[in-house]
Amino acid sequence: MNPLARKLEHFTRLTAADKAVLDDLAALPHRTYAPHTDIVREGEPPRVMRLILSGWACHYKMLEDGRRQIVGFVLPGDLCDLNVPILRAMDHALAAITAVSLVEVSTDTLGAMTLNHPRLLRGLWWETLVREEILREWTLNLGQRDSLERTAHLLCELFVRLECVGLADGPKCPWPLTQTELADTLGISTAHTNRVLQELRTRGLIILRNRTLTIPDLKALQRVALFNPNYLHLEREVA
Amino acid sequence: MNPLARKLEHFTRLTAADKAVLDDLAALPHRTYAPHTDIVREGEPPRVMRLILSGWACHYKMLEDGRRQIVGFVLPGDLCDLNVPILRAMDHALAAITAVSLVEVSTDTLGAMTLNHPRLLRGLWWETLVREEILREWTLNLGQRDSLERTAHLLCELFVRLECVGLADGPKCPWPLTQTELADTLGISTAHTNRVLQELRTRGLIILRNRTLTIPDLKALQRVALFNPNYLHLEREVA
DNA sequence: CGTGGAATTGAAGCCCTTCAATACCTGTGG
DNA sequence: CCACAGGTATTGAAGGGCTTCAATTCCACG
Repeated sequence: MNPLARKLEHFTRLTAADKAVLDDLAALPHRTYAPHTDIVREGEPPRVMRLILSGWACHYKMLEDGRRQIVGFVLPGDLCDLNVPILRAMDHALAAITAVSLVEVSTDTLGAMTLNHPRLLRGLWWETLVREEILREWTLNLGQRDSLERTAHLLCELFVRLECVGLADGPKCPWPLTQTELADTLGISTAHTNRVLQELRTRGLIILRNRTLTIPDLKALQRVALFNPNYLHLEREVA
Repeated sequence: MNPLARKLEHFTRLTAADKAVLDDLAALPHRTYAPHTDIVREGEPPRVMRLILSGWACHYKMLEDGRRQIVGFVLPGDLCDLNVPILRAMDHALAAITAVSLVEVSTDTLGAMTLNHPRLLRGLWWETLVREEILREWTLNLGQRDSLERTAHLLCELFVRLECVGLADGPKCPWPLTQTELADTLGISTAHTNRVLQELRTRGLIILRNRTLTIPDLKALQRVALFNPNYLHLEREVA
């Protein structure tokens, strides 16, 4: 199933017509990107929005001296930069982590598609609000949690988000991130990232091998991370 | 002038009718809050959006063990939580820093007010996008900048934002934040916050006294902070 | 089987924390 | 008008979490 439809179902019940619209969206011409290539660069004028169909991407920002911070992960079913064409220039870049397949959507197209589908429109708002809330949680993560908690928290978040779009397999999920990418997300050095992962392994909280993450006891990992899934607003499921 | 109108003018030119609508908005019944009190608590169902008319407020999140992170400052002219009533529960709190005066706006009211004012609607989208971008910049700030750069960056951001709504007076602006609040924003201890401020003072980059911040040479402070104002998207002014 | 990126590890050191003590400041009541 | 009180700011000393840098091992892939 269309990963966006799957995700929105966590928030609201979609009609068959709603789903048909989302399928039309996913049927637009696909674009593909090789791993570790830029999809959009900082400073470019934003032309379109993008719906990720498969693969992992990330938003990142850089300082003049080369320091890099990943400011968000974009997974299948995620819609990047809703309404961002309002702005003159992108102030963050979008890069493929794995091979990525996506469709480009113009503001007009999306407007026409949601015109008679208020539930979809609300769903897109929900998506935007959740993305913003994830950023707030990341701020909390970087500002207050130590490196072990912080790393555990990121693992929890990505696992739950993958589960939402059907990309987890029991306690397992794909894990394409290198330790360098992880370090650029967590605001710590690669050396320390490595040591933190060792610690999580030693404690039996994760198994990370062959680009696959296994979390034997999600609750335990969440406890270490002080992870509370409320900020992802999956209420319909929880309720 | 209405601080929201003043801010939106940085993005687009408003018609007299647009401004009249914003004045109607600001003429709704005011609510006031004492300094250091909560306006909304985490977990509450969000009822309304809020437009700040005067005073400073902040969004914050807490960990179970009491660690607190401020995740955003809300200044006069800022509209909090656009469309957030879509969600079931607030996942961050809103607190007054100084005495705050605001108006509450329901989704319906705002919808009716912007119905025949597409430019206003675009303006509100712009506001939302800028707020999200500020969060990304904070993520970069916490993840990559050291404590001196980070502190300098926050001072630059708040000064520029205050200037946008006419609350700066030449190189001066009000500065109601305690060092504890600054520390909770910057993710460093209060002791270190104090030392960093001393360092900025010693270097002649700031004068901070009597709850007033003076930045004798904004360009110099921006250089220390690696501050690039692009993320605030004040293009119309810059162009 | 060789090659280059990715992961791992060690040692030395610094940035920032912690904790505690002291000074300052602002408003309030005597 | 002063003294007191409580929050806020400042400072010192000791220590720890994380960085830096370099060396080494691992591993996927051509």
